[in-house]
Amino acid sequence: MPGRCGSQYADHPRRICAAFRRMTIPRQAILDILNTSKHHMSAEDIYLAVHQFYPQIGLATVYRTLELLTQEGLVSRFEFGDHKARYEIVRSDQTHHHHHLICIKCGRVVEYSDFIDEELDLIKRVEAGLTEKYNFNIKTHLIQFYGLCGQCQIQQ
Amino acid sequence: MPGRCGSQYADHPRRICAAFRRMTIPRQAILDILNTSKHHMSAEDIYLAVHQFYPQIGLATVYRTLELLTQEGLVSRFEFGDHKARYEIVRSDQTHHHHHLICIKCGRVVEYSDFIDEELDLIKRVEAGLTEKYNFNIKTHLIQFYGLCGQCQIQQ
DNA sequence: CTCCTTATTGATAATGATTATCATTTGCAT
DNA sequence: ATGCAAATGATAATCATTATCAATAAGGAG
Ligand SMILES: [Mn+2]
Ligand SMILES: [Mn+2]
Ligand SMILES: [Zn+2]
Ligand SMILES: [Zn+2]
Repeated sequence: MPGRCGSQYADHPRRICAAFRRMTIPRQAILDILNTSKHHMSAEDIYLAVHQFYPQIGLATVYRTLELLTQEGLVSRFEFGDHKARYEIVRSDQTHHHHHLICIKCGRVVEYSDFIDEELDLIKRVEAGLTEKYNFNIKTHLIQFYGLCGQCQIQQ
Repeated sequence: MPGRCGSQYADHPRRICAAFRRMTIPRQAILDILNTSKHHMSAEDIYLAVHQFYPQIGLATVYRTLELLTQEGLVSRFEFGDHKARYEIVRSDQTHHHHHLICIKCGRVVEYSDFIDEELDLIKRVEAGLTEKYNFNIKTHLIQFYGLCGQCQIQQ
């Protein structure tokens, strides 16, 4: 089934090759889970999901793979307030770009992509300005809003 | 020296009273350090700074106090990438509002307030839209840019 | 000022997500 | 098919943060 590195990952074959020198069963399994499951999975969520198909894959490998994918920009790592990183695959399709709205009481996370165009437009301009002034080569940005969700506003 | 709760903290006396039911030496010391020291201190940085004046104050108290101040919005907690929270006092003076630019290689953190007006203007509009659509009562936002600083661009 | 309640503290143990270690396995270029 | 470096899995170690709990002290009532 493998073939050459990343060949079955039509979305990112080249970048997967850059991230991985070798394509292995564990890496394929982890990529599959990331591609098919819901967003915002913790390392352990991913480990458990992978574990159903390949019980021998270890948690350390999950962490190592996520680290590589994050470095390479194929995966985004988020921190929503419980000291536990969450991961989601980055679609090459730019229409999936979104930011997060986080309830500071119950931890609920809402993805929004309303206003995203406006936001990205401003971000692009700010990035250009910051690059010039501070000589930073900017790779990514993080925008999150924090507040109380509807439920948590009611409960005092 | 104490007087009544928060009396000597001209900046936020009312909010400090809301955060603290009792004003104590450790809390005064921690507030003093936050007000006078540089930004982006870790809990341990603050502990060590406080320790020079009051060696008996414990690290747990520093964490507890920072938690309270953060809840009350008097202090902002940031996560810059080394799994270690950083804290900075929130000035009531809005002119100190700033965002952060973080080097993903060496960890350097740059504060910028260029473009801040434009950013805050957009943020305000986005907040209004999100409040309406998702029924969130938004309290704070987080905007960070990640990339390579000048130094780290050179070193390969 | 003294007393009393209870918020707060300091010392310390526990937690838990993440990282390091290392012997073994395996992808894959030759 | 072979050899070697990359990758793995089991497990121990790390370390920032949180929980525990007996002792202390802030500050309101009298
Ligand atoms: Mn998301
Ligand atoms: Mn800052
Ligand atoms: Zn909520
Ligand atoms: Zn750098």
